[in-house]
Amino acid sequence: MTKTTALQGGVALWRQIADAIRLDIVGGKLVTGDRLPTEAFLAERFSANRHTVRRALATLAEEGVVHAEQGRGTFVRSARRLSYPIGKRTRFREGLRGQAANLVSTSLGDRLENANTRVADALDLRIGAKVVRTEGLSLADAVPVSRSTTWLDYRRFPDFAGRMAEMQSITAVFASYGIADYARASTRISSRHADAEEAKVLHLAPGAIVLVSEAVDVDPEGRPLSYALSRFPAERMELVV
Amino acid sequence: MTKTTALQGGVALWRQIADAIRLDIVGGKLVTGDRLPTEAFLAERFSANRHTVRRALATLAEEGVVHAEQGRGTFVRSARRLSYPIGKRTRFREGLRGQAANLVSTSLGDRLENANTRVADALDLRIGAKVVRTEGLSLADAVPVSRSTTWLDYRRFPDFAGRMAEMQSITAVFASYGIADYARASTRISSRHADAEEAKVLHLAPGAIVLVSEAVDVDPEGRPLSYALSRFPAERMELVV
DNA sequence: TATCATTTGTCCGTATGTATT
DNA sequence: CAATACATACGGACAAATGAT
Repeated sequence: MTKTTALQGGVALWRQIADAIRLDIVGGKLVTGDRLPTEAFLAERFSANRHTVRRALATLAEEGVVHAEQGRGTFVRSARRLSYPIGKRTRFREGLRGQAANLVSTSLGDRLENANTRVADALDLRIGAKVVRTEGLSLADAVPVSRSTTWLDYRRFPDFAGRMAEMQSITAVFASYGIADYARASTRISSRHADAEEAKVLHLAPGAIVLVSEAVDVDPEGRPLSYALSRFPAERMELVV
Repeated sequence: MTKTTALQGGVALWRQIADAIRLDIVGGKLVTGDRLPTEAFLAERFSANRHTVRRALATLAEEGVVHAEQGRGTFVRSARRLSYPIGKRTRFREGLRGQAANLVSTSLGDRLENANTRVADALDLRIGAKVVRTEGLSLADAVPVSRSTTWLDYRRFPDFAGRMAEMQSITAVFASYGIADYARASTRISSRHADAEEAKVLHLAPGAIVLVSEAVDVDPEGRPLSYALSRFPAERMELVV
């Protein structure tokens, strides 16, 4: 049983252990300030060698999740996972207000492109229609919590990108176009591994998991306003319906 | 560049490649019957050796996602991902009807236990109150799509487990207790790697991703009926709000 | 029928990372 | 900080099946 096998499923044992401990932390079984079990105990629990556990703990320490003190033990440093509420009136900034002191949204650039099938379908446009595509990154208390790509009809929102960079809020930009209110028409939620670019800007270890939300917002008349593809680090965010 | 480096971040290259190709498939870029690019092309695309690509393809073939034919190429076998609608009236069987010909829910056992903080909080009971806990597995066309754990107040539903095994439907069991209708009060969605037990019963490769939903259903008076923790294979299911 | 380019399947070996003892 | 065993990743060479010329 406790033989060896090195890898087997393509995921190193030290990473599986790190993921399991992180799950205990973000899942609430361990809260900020708690002392982790001893390395020997964890080695027993995961049927692994203490060296392997140490490798896992070193990774978590690098991520800033735990913190080891010689002679005392290893302690939970940050445990909080943000909850992003999703409903008919879904607003990113309002949803996270109160959970983070500082919420910053930055633009990673934008461009004009022609709508592919998916975008055209979501925005109710012809395939190939001109759309604005903006890439964004949001940070809560300096920690990246969302990497999003948003498409909008260029004819309706020709200067979306410029105004977004200035106002930092979709709600505010819509208001500047005379749209006082908007609603969430649909949200599709899936999950996958972060790709290289996402891992980089979200400060995730390679192989980390992102929650993916595909959302369509509509104006009060029911016309599609925006199609947004958002990626949330699963270890830092959960979605609440 | 194309040096080597074996693993990076604890995730094997062949696994990253498999995940990327699977994403193209479940994401719709490749549909059933499509031929994948040649192994040589994929090796170039991922800056990997052909052997490494072959390892990834072998894994996908084992999962039943692709199918290789000597001399012809490798083809997409199954591309479909089920959509599970979540809303005020969320019903598992109704939600998936039409997407799968055969929907089977089996019980993996049940027991009486004392409510921990989380369960007591969700069901509005005292900590330590007696609750029924049932473990279930659902299959759509013989493919596992959900592994769920459900807690209910023992005083209100003393024989829940027995009736569930017989009726296979939560809605039917509630009806048998005189509850004609119920509604979804809240759903929390998160994501993580499958643990060993989940990987086994859901037929997932180690390291696969599950979407986790924590749901509370309430009766028409707003009293909590059940607290359910469901795990969906991310590669086979998405949640639609 | 025969040949050829293409593509997957199998075998050899070497170097490095992972995990235990 | 060893020594050891296994998994990962690469490189090359050739066999086997396919489809078209």
